[in-house]
Amino acid sequence: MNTIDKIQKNLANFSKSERKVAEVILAEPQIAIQSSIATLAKMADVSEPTVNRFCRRLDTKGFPDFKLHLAQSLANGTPYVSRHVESSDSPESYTSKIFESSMAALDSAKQSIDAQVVNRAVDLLTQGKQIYFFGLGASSAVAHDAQNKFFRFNVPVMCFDDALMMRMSCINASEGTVVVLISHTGRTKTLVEVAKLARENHAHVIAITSKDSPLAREASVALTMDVPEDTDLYMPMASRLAQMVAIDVLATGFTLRRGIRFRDNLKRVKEALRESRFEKNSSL
Amino acid sequence: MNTIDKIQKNLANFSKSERKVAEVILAEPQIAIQSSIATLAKMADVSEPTVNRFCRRLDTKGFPDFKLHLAQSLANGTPYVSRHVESSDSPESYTSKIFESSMAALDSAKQSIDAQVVNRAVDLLTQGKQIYFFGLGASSAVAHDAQNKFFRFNVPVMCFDDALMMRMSCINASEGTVVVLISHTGRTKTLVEVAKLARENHAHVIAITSKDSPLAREASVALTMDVPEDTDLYMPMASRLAQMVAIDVLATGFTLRRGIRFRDNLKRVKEALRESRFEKNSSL
DNA sequence: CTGCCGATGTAATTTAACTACATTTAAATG
DNA sequence: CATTTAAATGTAGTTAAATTACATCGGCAG
Repeated sequence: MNTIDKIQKNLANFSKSERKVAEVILAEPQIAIQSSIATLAKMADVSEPTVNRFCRRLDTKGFPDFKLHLAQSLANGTPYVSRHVESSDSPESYTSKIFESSMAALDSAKQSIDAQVVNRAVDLLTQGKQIYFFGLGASSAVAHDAQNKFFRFNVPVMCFDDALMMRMSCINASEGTVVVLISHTGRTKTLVEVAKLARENHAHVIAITSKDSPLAREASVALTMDVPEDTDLYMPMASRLAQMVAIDVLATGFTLRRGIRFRDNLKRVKEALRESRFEKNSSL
Repeated sequence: MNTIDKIQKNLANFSKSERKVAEVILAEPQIAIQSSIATLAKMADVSEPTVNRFCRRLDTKGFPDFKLHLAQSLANGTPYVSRHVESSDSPESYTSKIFESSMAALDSAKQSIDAQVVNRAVDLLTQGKQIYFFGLGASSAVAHDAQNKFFRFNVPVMCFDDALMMRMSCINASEGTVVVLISHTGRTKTLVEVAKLARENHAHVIAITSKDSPLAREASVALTMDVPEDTDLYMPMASRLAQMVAIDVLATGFTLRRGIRFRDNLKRVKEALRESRFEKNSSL
């Protein structure tokens, strides 16, 4: 856990003098890591051992070790930050911002995804005789992508971005059917109804959505991720990216589970694509 | 500049003993930051002052200061590294790896994208009377996504993932037409031919692809990105993610260029979506 | 072969960090 | 309200780490 956050969180638990130390550090962490224990003690108006005790309280070996942790947390705190695009931004500027925000979003998704849930979703997928991917609006592209990906595994897979087709597929569903529903908010009425319908017909339902949403509650397995909301008008919809990566994760789990024979299959697909391409060294 | 990179880059300039130090640090930086100068000297089989001199050569005040820099660079130097999935990986493990590889790919794309080219692409898009997004295979999902995004701007936009439809659109193209072709390799024969056809019919062609590809050469504006190749079977196709973010960048540039009136339009679209959703506080 | 310069090591010095103990402060109980 | 006790803080001494100054080694030019 990030050291700065840790200090902030424990502020209440510290003693009076320790809090003085904490405040000095929080106010100017960059100065703090460059100071000796004596300097810092003077700044906080406490004795040197107090500073030392403060460090140990934060599970470090001592002052130098604490400085190391602090330094890391200063650097590590915000590798990629989500920054809003301003109307005055130059192309360089908004390009960077959007890439960085996207990476920040993926990082946040990574932090919040539950590998155990991934595992259960993979369980269902490998056992499925028929896989459907459903997504509406922005998530429909993700569903298409998923279809493309799983199609290479030589699995009966389809995707729909049409509510009627979704319902029809669900009505014909059976126990071997796995339905993957993709929705960032998890509040799209149509999709929630489809989830219900699918379960009524004994299909397994995997939801790729956000935590505590109606859709998550309706699913057999809810693969949830926290992705910063797109409050800003200019902001890209980072959720699609996270969803796509989640699909990649499921696909990978799927391949791993299926073992070697399926990997050969993948190779064949890749090779089949080759002849539709210009060679790397071709003149054109 | 990142300390680890700095060491690596200066390896040649170091003296024999200093290089020993450098190698020990590069081999196990995590150990290095936890060691004292004496320990590190012993590990590198050199004397303590040599280590100290090594530190100063890298523009630090001394050993402790160097450790701080190193710690920071460990934290933010290579935040996300692309690592291959092993068949023995646990769900936790492959989930992390895939997210991290995706982020690393986006980072690499970010480094290599040319903002000036982005700007020219935005020029073309804003002037276009009709925008087409074309993508085949894995890129077709990206094209769909782009359509969805630009549709919100109330611009005549269409996407196709069918070669025949692409050709038909190109034949009817005129000067006001902007064709955006999406292909990671830029070697798909069909797409390159479509690019040619589009230009013959005076359409503007934007390619989102990789550098020095046939498709890049055929386009009016080639928005190229370096994305690590998917050599590994298990690896996700990171290129799609980069392409999507590139679309986000173009969309953002588009909105910024169009100014305030168009932003109002965006708001209206967002609001229109609202009523198809369950409220956040709804009971279900 | 010899003298010089850069590179490296040794030993001494300085500085920083830590420990043990003393003192203060605050809290609780009779 | 006084007294006891424990927790918190500070002081001084100790230890360990880092740095400096100086000595020595080794390679290269003259």
